[in-house]
Amino acid sequence: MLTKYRQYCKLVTMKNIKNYSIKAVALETGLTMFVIRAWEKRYNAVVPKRTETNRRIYSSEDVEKLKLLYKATQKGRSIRNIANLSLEDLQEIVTPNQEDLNNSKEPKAGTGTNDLDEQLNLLMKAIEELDSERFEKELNNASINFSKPQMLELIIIPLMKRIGNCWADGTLRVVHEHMVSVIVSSFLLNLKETYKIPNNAPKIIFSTPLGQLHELGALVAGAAAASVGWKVIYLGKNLPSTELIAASEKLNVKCIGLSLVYPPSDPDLKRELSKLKSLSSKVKIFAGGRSAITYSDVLKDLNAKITINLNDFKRELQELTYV
Amino acid sequence: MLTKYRQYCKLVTMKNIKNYSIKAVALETGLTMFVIRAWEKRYNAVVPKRTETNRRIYSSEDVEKLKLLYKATQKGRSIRNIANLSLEDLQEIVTPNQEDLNNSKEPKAGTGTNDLDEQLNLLMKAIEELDSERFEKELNNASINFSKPQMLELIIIPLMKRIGNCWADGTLRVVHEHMVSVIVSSFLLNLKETYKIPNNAPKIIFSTPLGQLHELGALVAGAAAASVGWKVIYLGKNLPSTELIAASEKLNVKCIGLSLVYPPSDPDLKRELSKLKSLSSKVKIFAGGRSAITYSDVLKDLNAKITINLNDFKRELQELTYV
DNA sequence: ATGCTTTTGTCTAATATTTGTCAAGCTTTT
DNA sequence: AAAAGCTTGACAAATATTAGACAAAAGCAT
Repeated sequence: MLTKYRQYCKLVTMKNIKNYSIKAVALETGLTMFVIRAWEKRYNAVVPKRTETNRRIYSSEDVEKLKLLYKATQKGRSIRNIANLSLEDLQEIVTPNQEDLNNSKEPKAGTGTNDLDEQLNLLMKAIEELDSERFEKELNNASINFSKPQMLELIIIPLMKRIGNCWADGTLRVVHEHMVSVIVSSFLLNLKETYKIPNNAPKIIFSTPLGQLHELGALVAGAAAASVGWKVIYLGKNLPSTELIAASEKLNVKCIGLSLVYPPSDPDLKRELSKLKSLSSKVKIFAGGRSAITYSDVLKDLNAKITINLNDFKRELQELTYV
Repeated sequence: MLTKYRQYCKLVTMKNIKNYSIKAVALETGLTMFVIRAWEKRYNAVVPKRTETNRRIYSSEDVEKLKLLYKATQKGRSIRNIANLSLEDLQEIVTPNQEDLNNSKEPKAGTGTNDLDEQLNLLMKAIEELDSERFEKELNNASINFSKPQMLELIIIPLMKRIGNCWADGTLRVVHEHMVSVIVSSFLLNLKETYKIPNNAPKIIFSTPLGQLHELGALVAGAAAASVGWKVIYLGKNLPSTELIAASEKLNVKCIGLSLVYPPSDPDLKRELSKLKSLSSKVKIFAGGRSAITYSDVLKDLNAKITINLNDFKRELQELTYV
């Protein structure tokens, strides 16, 4: 029993991080530096950390994965299809294991399908089954087939629409949205990071006001803002107006983006929103989300702009950039 | 008087063969004195003691480390990346050894407490200034220097304690916690992913109940659970009990982890918690967080376990793994 | 099979960082 | 006074970074 536990631990325990440079990785794995970089650029096969000066730093796990990928490609697999399999899956490809045969019939994530609808269906299915692991995998998978702006346009936004609908008709519950929210927010945060934002870029805060518990809209808008070169500060959902005001003053932001989804026409929320009047008039407020319209009276008072369409929003931000 | 002290030093030097001058080290290791000094200046690779008059005094351990560093660089590793590794790690780079089981080392002495405090101060400062970009950067930076378990133990948890205190005494506001929450959750999610969790691992859900808006505790506990081999499903904060029940049934989880921070002794929350009675008795509930104690009556009803200490929690999970 | 497209490894150019080396000017040791 | 050590700052060679180009190989539809 104890031994079993120890073995189990061994499996789980992480190796020490040993900070390989790309050269060291090349020597260790036998791959050329070109290939390592190409695999990263094209398929995110292994995405190492970076130093402050942008040098790649690989962990021993990264090295392990690259070794396995190399072996797998030498076995005839094409890198595109195996680039984001897990270590276990790769291990199994490289040293096929009898007892896992029944396993391989499971719906494997990472089977690259080009069909967009299919991709979305897979994602929705993972959500319905609350399978966060698979959801994440599928999301990653999608992100190698699509460029970043495409990911937003073709995957994330349609997905959110579907979720919104399912939520309205009761197919999905609050848990589902929570699960998606956690993962997508992490995903979008990573996405955001990959844009190179100049230091003097204008800043915009995204959040949802007190009582608004749906943050996906704000996250997507944040990613969109980052894609047109704004410095995005995302402050989560359910943020009191007083806090929002404090933050916008502290950070000296140019804009605030609010997502209003549910409930519509809530008097409490109206009161909460009207508190934003004490914001400096220099700060432009954008409101989006499917219920934004129902607050148009308060929003008009705040001189806020209601923007439902993401492309319109991007355009407006671009116009504001140099004002 | 000074002369006398110098004589004393000389005596010690002569007696103790463990003390090397830089020249001796150069001869012994094969490195030039320039390189030895450069490594010290640039990366603190080996920081020797000094005499009263500022001469370097190396110990045999220092010499050992320099030898290892030299060999490692000749193997293609770049000094920048390995300068701060421990002797053990270096040994392993130089003579790769399959059996590195003694890996789960306690916090290494290699990084002085000063260093750590400094790191934490930087992070706290970024938080105070709401500088999410810098906060993220510093976090990443830290994760290069520390292994993943160390990151939890030495950075994230101490950081959370500090934040908790600052929050209590009013130094930090809600926005600050929101900002940290968004970034740390993404970070911990990534961390979680890097553990190799076997497919048949027991599952545990983490969340905070309705009305509980502080999720950092749940996130950290989730990362801890992943580190001992559990499959973690993180469902965000503020989740109604009915949802929690639905999810735990759907996913067939073994445990649920709840974080209770603020407010303490809330009657609404007590009512909410007591709804969990309808959970299958097979599902074990863990409760943590600084207010967990104030709900002990309801929790006892649920047969829940209150765990404040993270290591205790890990241990309990480990015991449950094979039950 | 034949032609077309995609995938994949390789490589170049322009730019930036890392790293070993050393000189200058000062202090300590011999 | 000569020799050796110290710090600071500089320099060039080695290494990395990105973007984009190219051709061989593989896959696919006729």
